[in-house]
Formats: sequence, structure tokens, C-alpha cells
Amino acid sequence: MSSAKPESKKAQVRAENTRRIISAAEKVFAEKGFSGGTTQEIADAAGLPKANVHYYFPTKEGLYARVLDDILEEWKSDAEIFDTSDDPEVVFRAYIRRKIEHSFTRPYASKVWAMEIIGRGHVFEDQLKASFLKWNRKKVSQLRKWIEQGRLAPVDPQHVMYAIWATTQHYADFEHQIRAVNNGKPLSRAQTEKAIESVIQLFLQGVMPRQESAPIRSWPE
Amino acid sequence: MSSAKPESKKAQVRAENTRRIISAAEKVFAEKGFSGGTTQEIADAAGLPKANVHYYFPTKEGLYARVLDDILEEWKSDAEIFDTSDDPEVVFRAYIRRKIEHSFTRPYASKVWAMEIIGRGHVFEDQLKASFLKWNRKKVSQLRKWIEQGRLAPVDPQHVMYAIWATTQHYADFEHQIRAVNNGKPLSRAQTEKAIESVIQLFLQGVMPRQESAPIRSWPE
DNA sequence: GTCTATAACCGGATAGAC
DNA sequence: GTCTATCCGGTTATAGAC
Repeated sequence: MSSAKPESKKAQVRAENTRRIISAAEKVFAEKGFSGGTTQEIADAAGLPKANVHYYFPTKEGLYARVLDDILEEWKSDAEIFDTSDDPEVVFRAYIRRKIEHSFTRPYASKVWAMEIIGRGHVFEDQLKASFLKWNRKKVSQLRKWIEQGRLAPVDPQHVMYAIWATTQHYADFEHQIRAVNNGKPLSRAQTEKAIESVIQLFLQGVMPRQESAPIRSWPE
Repeated sequence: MSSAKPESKKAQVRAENTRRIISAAEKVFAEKGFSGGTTQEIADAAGLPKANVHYYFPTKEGLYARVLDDILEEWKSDAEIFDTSDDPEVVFRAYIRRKIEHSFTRPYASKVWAMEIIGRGHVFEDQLKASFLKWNRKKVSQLRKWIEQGRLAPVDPQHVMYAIWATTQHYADFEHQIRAVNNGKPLSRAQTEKAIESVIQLFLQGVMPRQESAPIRSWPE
């Protein structure tokens, strides 16, 4: 009576439980790996009995695949700027920033993806590869077009993409190492901003100094 | 009689078995993670019965720690150029090249390290951190010195190190993803060379085009 | 030092009451 | 849909003969 459709209440509970299980699984798989993370631990993190996890996701493998599927969608949404701007500098700045921001706001996603690829990558191979390759091809041809127009240096566009993914996801995947360097503390907001600026500068300018007042090369071989 | 010291023969067998077990463990842990990789699988890969693996390494955890210890030594030896050259361009070229070469010749090492750091990183925290931090500090101060001398652009040296590690180790850690992009085939020697050149160019010059004939800045803020 | 057999334990999955 | 109790396969580690 309180609801027009009796089913919609149940559907809502179902959606909520599903979401919580996936979120808990992302965290557990990120910290323990697929084999190391137990369904019991996922259930505890989701606040449900273990049997309920199996009710929503009959197998651990299936739950894991679902988690990865969601992560690929995040990877894609991070690149939306490719569709809304045609300026390479604007796209690089925005894409790198968004990727690194996500490395701090949703680090588990990046970690699970990394572990999947590092290991044998069965789910990637069987269920995600085709979608990923199609998406990657589109982004790479955008870079290639800019290179042909002389708006990007003549660098291999695929390797540039690899470098963006590597440098930005590093802040999520190697969080423990970075925290150790930072005296055991996670990076502050200001330090996060510094990381973003450093990576952007690397891509836009490299690390060699610019000779502002010297039109001829002043560094001998 | 064929050997002066009777013990040395046994010591030799011991050294050989130890080496084979560590090498097998590196491979198995890289492909399956710490929890997913079984001692049985490691024993099979080493060509020994499982009980013998336990004879040399009483616990799986201890074997894993030993594998990681060896990998940190490799990371350090990759940076030897920092001690033999004082030219930033030479050092960057050599360090990046050597790191990427190792990503192709010994990919399992990089994968095990990555998984350890991505997960909770207990062994890193307990046994490797101090040695790693000391080594890192030394390399970073070398970069900082060059920046003060104006021989490197004023970029944060620690983030430059992160970027080098990320981009070079990516070719080992994300090998499956890269192979998928490359039509399922591992990179050829020529493609490997292309990867090395691309990453070196990224660090030395960035991706923005150079205006060779324009001595004054032509890019407005 | 090597190997077979086994102990002790744990985790994914399910049965079946509610 | 939810939850308790349980099964079953697999894993680390060890005992003990050779």
C-alpha cells in the first residue's frame, strides 16, 4: 500500500544489496587478490551472511567478473574529454587529472584491474578484451590524427596511452610504496595536486630544461 | 676423492636446488598471486617433490619473502648508471632502457613486486621498506641536485621516479593487456625497441611539438 | 637429503528450515 | 529472501621410511 508496485520494494533491496556486495568485493579483491579474498570476508564487509552473497552471486568467479566489468566502465568514462574537446593539450590535462583523481578516490578499482591483468587475466581475455580493444583503438586514432596534424610530437600514440595509464594508475596501485616514501602518511590534498601537476608537466614538456633565451642548442653531445 | 671437500658437493646441490625453487616460485607467484600459487605447483615447476620445497623453505611465506628480496636487488642494480654518470640525459636514457629491457627478459619479478605492493604489502613493510627507502632517497637527491644546477626542469624529482617506475614496469606488469592490443602476439624485438624509444622521448621531450625555428615563445598562457 | 603418506585445516558452495 | 549448519575438495605442513 505504501508503494504502488509491491515488486519495486524488493527490487530496491536487491539493487542495494547487489551494490554493497560489489563494493565490498572490490575492496577485498584489491587487498587480497582473487584467491586470497574469501567470500566470508566479502560478506562481512557487506554486512551480510555468507549465504546471501552466494544467493546474489552464485560463484565467486562471477562476482569477480562483475567487479571487473564495472571497472572497465570507469576507465571509459574517465576518457569522456576525448569526445568533448579537440585540443590535445586540454585533453591531456583533463584526462590525466581525472585518472589521478580516481586513483585517490577509488583506488580499489585500479588495484583489482591491475591484479587481473598481471595474473593470467582470464576474465579480461574472455569477457572484457573486445570492448577494451575497441575503446582503445578509438582513443589511439584520435592521438594519431593530432600527430598527423602536427599538433602532437611524432611519438607512438599507443605507447603514449600506455604511459598515461601507467603513470596515473600508479598512484592507486603503488599506494603502499608511495605512502612509505611519504613517511607512512597518505598524500595530502596539496600533495595530490602536486602529483597531478608533475605528471601533466611530464607529458606536456618532459623533464629537460627549456632554453628560453637561447635559440640555438647550448648542450653539446 | 673426486672433490677435496666432501661438503662442497652437497653445498652445490643445495645452491642449485635453492635457485631453482626461487625461480619457479617467482613464476608461480607472478601468475597466481601469493594465495593462488600452490607449493605443489612451485615444486612441479622446479622439478622436485613438494616435500623438498618445504625442506629448503619451511614456509610458503618465507619463500615468498626470499623471492621479493631478490627482486629488490634487481631494482637496485638497474640503477647502477646513477653511480657511473653525472649526465642527466645519459642516466635517463640508460636507466629507462635497462628497466624496460628487464620488463621483457624477467617479467615475473616485476609482477610479483607489483602484486606485493598492491596487496597489503606485509613483506615490503616488514623487511624491505627500510632498504628501499634509503636507496630511493639517494636517487631522488641526485635528481634534485641536477634540478638545482638547472640541468633538469624544475619538476618534483620523486614524482619523476614514480613515473619512470610506472612506465617501465608497465611493460612487464600489463603484458597481457599489451599483447591483446598487439593482436595476441608478444612484442617483437623491433617493437620493444620502439617502446624504449617512446618512453625515453616522453621523459626527455614530452609529447608537445617543438617549434624548431621559433626562438621566442609562441604558446600564450 | 629425498620421497610417500597423511594429518590438520580452511574455503566455496549448498541444503533446508524459516 | 534470509540464515544456520554442513559437505567436500583442496592446501599447507609434517611424520617417518629410505
